[in-house]
Amino acid sequence: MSVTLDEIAEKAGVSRTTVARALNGKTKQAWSSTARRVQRIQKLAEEMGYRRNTAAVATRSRRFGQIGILTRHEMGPIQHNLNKGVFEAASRHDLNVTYAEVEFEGLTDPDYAPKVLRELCVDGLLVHYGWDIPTTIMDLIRGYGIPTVWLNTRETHDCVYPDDRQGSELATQRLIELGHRRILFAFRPNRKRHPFHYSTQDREQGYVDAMTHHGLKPVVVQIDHQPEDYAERITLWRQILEQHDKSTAVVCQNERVAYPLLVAAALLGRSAPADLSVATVLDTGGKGMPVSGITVPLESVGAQAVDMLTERIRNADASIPSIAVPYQSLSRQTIAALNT
Amino acid sequence: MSVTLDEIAEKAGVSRTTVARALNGKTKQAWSSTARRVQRIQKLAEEMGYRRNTAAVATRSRRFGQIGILTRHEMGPIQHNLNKGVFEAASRHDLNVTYAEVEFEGLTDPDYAPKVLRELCVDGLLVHYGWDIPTTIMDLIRGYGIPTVWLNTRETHDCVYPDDRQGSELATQRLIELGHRRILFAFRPNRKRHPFHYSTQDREQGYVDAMTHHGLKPVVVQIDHQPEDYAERITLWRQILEQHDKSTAVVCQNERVAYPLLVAAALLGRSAPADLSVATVLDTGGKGMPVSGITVPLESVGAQAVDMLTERIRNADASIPSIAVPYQSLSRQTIAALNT
DNA sequence: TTGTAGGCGTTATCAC
DNA sequence: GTGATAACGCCTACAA
Repeated sequence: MSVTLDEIAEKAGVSRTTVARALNGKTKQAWSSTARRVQRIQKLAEEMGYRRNTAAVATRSRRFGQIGILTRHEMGPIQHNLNKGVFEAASRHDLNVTYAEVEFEGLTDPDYAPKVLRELCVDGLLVHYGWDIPTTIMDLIRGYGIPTVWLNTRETHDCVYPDDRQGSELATQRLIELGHRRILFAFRPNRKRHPFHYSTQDREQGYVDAMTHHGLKPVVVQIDHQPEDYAERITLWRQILEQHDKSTAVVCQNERVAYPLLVAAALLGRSAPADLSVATVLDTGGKGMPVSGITVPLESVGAQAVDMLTERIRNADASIPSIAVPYQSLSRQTIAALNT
Repeated sequence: MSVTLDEIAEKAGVSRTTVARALNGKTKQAWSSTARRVQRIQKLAEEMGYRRNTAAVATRSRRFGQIGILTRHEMGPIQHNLNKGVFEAASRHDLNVTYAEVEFEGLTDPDYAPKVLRELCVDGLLVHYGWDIPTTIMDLIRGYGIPTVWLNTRETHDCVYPDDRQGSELATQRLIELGHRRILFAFRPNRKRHPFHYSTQDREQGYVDAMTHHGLKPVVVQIDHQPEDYAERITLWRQILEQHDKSTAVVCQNERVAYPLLVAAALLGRSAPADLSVATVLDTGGKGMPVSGITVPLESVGAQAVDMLTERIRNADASIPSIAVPYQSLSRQTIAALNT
């Protein structure tokens, strides 16, 4: 069915060992006759459609050539942006990525534990459950003794996350440069979770830092309850904008805040960016509606996490200090210079 | 380092074979003494932290217990919704999922071919490159001889895709039931690709079918060029709405059409759903802004694809007729009964 | 440089 | 019901 080294060896009239060496480039090829033979074997292998059996390699080498990503469905859009970096880095290290979406309940119930944890099949694990992963779950995962790197989680070691404070500061600074002085910060804390996601606090902090640094007064608008109903949500933002009608710009926590805000502004006759500049942190890369935003550097987070993980795999029990990845650029769609 | 059957066997004072049988539940346990021994072994294995080595299992059984997903980054949001079904089904079949994001260029260049293709490591492959995957690429992938199921692709066999015509028909029907008569269909073909995605044609067709079935005149609004600039895009939709100011409802191709439309309507003083009903097919599940939509049944597509794949793996060379998965429900956010 | 032999951890086979 | 033994495909000492 599938071609093995033995089959190639037989056809080439050499031993299995020679074939293996030729295919793995472990022949020095000092003589030209050897070089030619190596070439012939490689060509033969390709013609026969040979493909290395990773399972056999793994039993022998005690390395699976696989890393796992453990995440939950909710992380989806963020995970998607992480993926690009993860796969780029993984293919650089010649690693396969085993991807598992498992909710918390699935982790705690031993019968539903994912295969990546239950069985020996990956060299290391990228865990992406966000900031609010319970300690019990972290310990549970640690208990499996697999080298692990945590994404979007903040501990002193083995974590990689975006530098949210700096990102929000950058966005605010850009608006100030454009001449804006009355700038709001709008956010909606996720009340379902215990304290806020640290990124919420950080984004607010970055805004406040930028404002106070320029001697401006920060004004933070917080929505305690964001209605699920479309019309209600728009109304709510409309009221807020009416309250703060002197403001010329808004920095939003994320695009879920920015979108209804843009509609509400339009209903008040304020069209972005001419009448109102709206900048936001783009959790999901802003694929939906074009808004001026500063994109969370998730691709870089993913790539650096894989690099960190390979490091941890190589050196099984040495923790690595966590990394805060800086934000880079701001796109221009819904912000403009203040027209005085 | 990791516990093996031999280590458990030694500690339990039995043979490796007995341990394997006990852990794999292959003992009939006719006698109570045997049952007790089995229990003791299972407990011992758990205490010692035993985890099956999947690589060893795979070399022996010639099954990797893995399926691969081959996709490209662009498919992200759709892939995300597929994932839920895929992982649910995969864990049901006790399969790991190896996930690879590879662009077309990576596939054609043999040096960059993904590990899932280059090496023997999966039992089957889910390929999700969408409708416009070139024949050369399909043949290239088929050339590897791995059992494959194609997602969101339309061939007579081995494909699973959503029934877009039926979905769009359902959404239109709902608006008609609510009393609407002048209903637009708005879409923006993706000019980058050669013909349209079949789903574009199908969604239009479903709308037309529903309208003509009720003796109504279908009006299709097509935007040839959707500007990247936010303000321009809004203006364009505003003009279209002004042209069709008698229309009371719009069916949109997807949310990328619906969002700017809602803003444009607001600028014209028409607030959804009171003054304009907007329904859309939700490619990405509508996580951004709440819009009335009918969600593409991607979760179901994913699950059925995995089921089909296991079937193909079991029966290596028997193609299976393709499946069109029906749409289900319509959420209510931006549609309302026509007020006469 | 090549080939032989042995082992990785598991499962299947077959005597006992 | 149990346990020795032989595979699975690959890699690596070590001897030739």
